[in-house]
This record gives sequence, C-alpha cells and structure tokens, in this order.
Amino acid sequence: MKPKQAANSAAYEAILRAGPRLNQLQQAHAHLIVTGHGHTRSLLTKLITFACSAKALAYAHLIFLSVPLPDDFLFNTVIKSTSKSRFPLDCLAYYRRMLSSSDVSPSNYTFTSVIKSCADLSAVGVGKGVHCHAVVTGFGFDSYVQAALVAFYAKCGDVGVARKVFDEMPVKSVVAWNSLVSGLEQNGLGEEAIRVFYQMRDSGLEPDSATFVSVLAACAQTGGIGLGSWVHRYIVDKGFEMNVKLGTALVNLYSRCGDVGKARGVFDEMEETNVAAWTAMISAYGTHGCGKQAVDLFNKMEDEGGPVPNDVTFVAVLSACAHGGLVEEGRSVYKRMSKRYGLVPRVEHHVCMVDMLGRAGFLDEAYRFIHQLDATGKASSPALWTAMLGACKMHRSYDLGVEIAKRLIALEPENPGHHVMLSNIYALSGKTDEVSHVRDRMIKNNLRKQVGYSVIEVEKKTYLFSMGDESHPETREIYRYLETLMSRCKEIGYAPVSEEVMHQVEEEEKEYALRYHSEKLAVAFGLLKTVDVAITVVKNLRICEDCHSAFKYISIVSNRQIIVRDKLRFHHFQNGSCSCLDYW
DNA sequence: GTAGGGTTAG
Repeated sequence: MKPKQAANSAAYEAILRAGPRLNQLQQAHAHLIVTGHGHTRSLLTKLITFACSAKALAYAHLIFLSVPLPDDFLFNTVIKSTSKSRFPLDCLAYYRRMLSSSDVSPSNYTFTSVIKSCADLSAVGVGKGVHCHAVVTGFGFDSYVQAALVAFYAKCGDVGVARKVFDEMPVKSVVAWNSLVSGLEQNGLGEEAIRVFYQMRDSGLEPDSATFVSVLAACAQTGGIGLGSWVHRYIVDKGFEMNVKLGTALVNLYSRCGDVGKARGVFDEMEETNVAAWTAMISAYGTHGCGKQAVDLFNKMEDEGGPVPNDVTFVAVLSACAHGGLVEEGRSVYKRMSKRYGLVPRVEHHVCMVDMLGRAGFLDEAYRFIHQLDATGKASSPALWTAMLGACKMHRSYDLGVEIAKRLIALEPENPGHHVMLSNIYALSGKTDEVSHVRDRMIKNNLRKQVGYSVIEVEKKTYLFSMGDESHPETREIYRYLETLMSRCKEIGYAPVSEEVMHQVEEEEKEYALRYHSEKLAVAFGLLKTVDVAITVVKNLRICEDCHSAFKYISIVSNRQIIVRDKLRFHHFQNGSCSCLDYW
C-alpha cells in the first residue's frame, strides 16, 4: 500500500472512531488538516455525514464550504443526512444549491430525500415543483421516488393524489403500500387504511413491522379490536420482532378499544421502552379517567430513571389530572415542567390547566390564568377560551359564559361549536328568545353541527349508526328493543334530560318521532347481538348528558358493562354508575 | 469505494 493511501485510510478510521460526536469530529478534522487531508473530498464527506447525525448543522455546512468542488455524491449525502436528521429546511437549501451548481445534477437518490423533506414541512407547492422536476429529469417512475411521493401527498392531506401516484406505480413495493396505509390512517381514514391493508395481503406481499404499526393505529382509530388483536396474535405467532413502536402501537390499540388493563399488560411485557411508550400508557390511564394511575406512572417514570418526559408526556399527565379532578397534582406537574425539565408550556398545556381548574370549579383562577398569559404577551388562543367556556357551562356561570361565547364567535364565526355553546347556555338560563336568535343566525349562515355517529364491532364486523338511523336491516328490532330498555330504565328512576335543553339547535331532528342518538342505537344493537360480555361503542363526538344518564340505568337493567369512547375519553358504565363519576 | 424510500405517543 502506498504511504498516502495508508495515511488516508488511517484518517478514515479516525473519523469512524469519532462517530456522530461533535468534539471528537472536530479533533479528527483538525488531524486531517494537519496531515494534509484537509481537502480530500471523500474524507470530508464522511465527516459531514457524522456532523449531520450529531445535529451539528452549522459545523457540517462549514466543512461543506471547504470542499473545493462538491460532487453529486457529496450533495446527495448532505441532502440525505439533513432530511433524515429532520432538518428539512436545510435539505431544501442544499437542493437549491445543487440545482445552481453546474457540474452536478440530481438523481433518484436526491429526489427521494428532498420529497421526504417537503413531506415533513407539508410544503405542498415546493413538493409539487420537485415532483415535476423528477418527472422531467426521468426519475418520475423510480419506485423509491414514487413511494416517497405517496407519503408526501398523504402528509400534505391530499389523499386523492397520493392514491393516484400509488395506482400508477408499475411495481408496488411494500414501502409504497405502507406509505398509503399510514397516509390514510393519518388523515383519519382508518377504515380505508384497513381496506388497503387487505388489498396488500391479496396482492401476495408480506406485510412488515411498519405495515403493522400503521394497521394497529388504524384499528385504534376505528375501534377495530377484531383485526387489532388478530395482528397482535400474528406478530407473536410469526415470531416478529416486537420493537418499541409495535409495542406502543399495541398499548394504544388496547387503550383506544377500551381495555386499559390489556394495554398495561403489553406495556409491562415490552423489553424496550421509550418516552413514547410511557406517554401512551399515561395517556391511556388519563382517557379512562384513572388520573391517579396516570400520575403514579408519571412519578414512577421520574423516580425510577425512566425516559425523560417531553412536551407530549406533559399534555398526557395534565389532561389526566384535568379529567380526574387532581388539581394539586396538576399544579405541581405544571411547575415541574419548566423548573425541572426546562420545557416551555405551549397552548396545549395552558388549555389543560384552564380545563383542570375550570372543571374543578376554580373559575376565578382559570380566568386569572388566561389573563396572566395575556399579560405576558402570549396571545390567548380560542382553545383557551373554549376550555373556559366549557367550565362556565358546567358550573352554571351563565353571564361569563355568554360573554366568552360571544368573544369566541367574533374570533371564529365559522365554528358551529361556539354557536351551539352559546345557544345551550341561553337555554340553560331560560332565555328562549336568545336561543332562537342564535339558531336563526346559524341557519342563515349555513352553519351545521357536526354529524354524530357511533360504531360498534360485533364478531369482527363493524356497524355504524347515526342519529335517527333506519338504514340497518334490523332497524325495527333495534328500536323495539331500545323502547323496552328505556321503559325499564324509567321504572327505576331514569328521567330523560329536558328535550328543551338538549335539542334547541337541532332543527331538523324535531321531525322525527324517535330521534335516538347514535350511541343509544349502537348500544341497543350491541346488547341485542351479544351475550354476557362488555360492549364497546366508539363515538365521534362527545357523549350527551341524556345518553350518559341513560347508559347508567341500562347497565343495571341489562346487567352489562357498557364502554363508550367519545371524542375525548372513555366512560365505563357498570351497576348504575360511570367511571368518569359524572365529571367529564 | 462510499448512499436510498415508509412506520409510534396528546
């Protein structure tokens, strides 16, 4: 071996030894310069790769500038490293620089990384431009580029185009399928994601762990415990490696399908955990109303050297405190967030605090909390006032509620929720004239309430019900059964919550003689079709007061446990009471 | 000679 190559290889070894650690890299760099390799492109390229991994972007850029004539390989390296290390803006900057350099041109390697960065930025316009460029330069049908494009369009919310790119792929890789499944799931189209998963299997491809992570997320979204637990068994039976993401997806699955105990079982069996896994489990307790367990687990994570909590963890703990009425714990956790972990509370955390104080009846303190934020220059978000408004309604503080609702309507006139709240508060305080005003204005401005629906799974099939639904083939039996159930409930004390209050703004529904909410239909159907087991219903909106009261009685007369997941949390009805203790 | 796409928690 020639002396120069030997030195070169020794230098290369030194860089490898340094790894992605800034200090060591700088030492290796100094050594390169001293030994006369300060301008050797291959060595500098390796150095830059590690510098990017060490998140030392400025340093990486400095080295980049010292390379006399960057070649395609170097450009692709920095573009890939920046997109992988989540520096999407820097990635785009290098891409621009590459385009303006005369001796280099982008390839399929370049496009995959650049498109990923556009996806991370949700930069629709830029991404479409890159897509065009890829097509023009002949890389539009590269299978890697196309897989990245599917993910890009899905992440930008354009599922239609994602689908189109996917459909046009001559060869559909497992990764391309995964991109589509996850893209659909992330856009809230869980059912469709599951259909695509079945198509993937039919096409003869073997799903991998990424497929399962997305499918489990889709099952968690739709409440599809049948497929979800099948996937769980499949993973175990096939000896799939149970990685931390799969484990977390399973914790989330069981939690969101109503079985917090099974979620904990999976969590305890996980060999490796990280902050996401702990957060998922804390959040599981929180949404099931087990505030104490959520806080205990958080404390355990702190005391027993678990992973360092992040801002997402704090949302989970604080919302658990809010739903569990744990005000003291919540205050202490909120303080620790910045004091011990140096995290700056964001709007989400502020909302949790207002929610927690407001629910617990500390309206003044909640109000002061918002004003303090205002005073410190943090523009108060509508979400804060919405939380405050909920508290006003809950604690019958009507004057303040009206004031806040009006303010919210001024801020977000298109949001039907604010109008509904205003109307409900007027109704509760007996101001019928005002109720009609609000209702008229909603009709005039064509503001509609969100359509509520409930889903229940029976023997691995899912059934969807909407208000006053009569589309189900067994509609008559369901309604008849519901009638008998309700009259038995009335015998033991159930009194329907005043129609006046509940349905003030629901104009067209008054035409129905029977206008059972979707969750009642789903519960009746579940009780009718199963024997002796708990039934689980998933609703897209919050459960209403009347259904909440009815289910307590139904749990007695049917002698069953009824689990309802609403938009925010779980309700476990059993023997006449609910796990939320009417605090939701 | 060196390199590639997707996937988790509120």
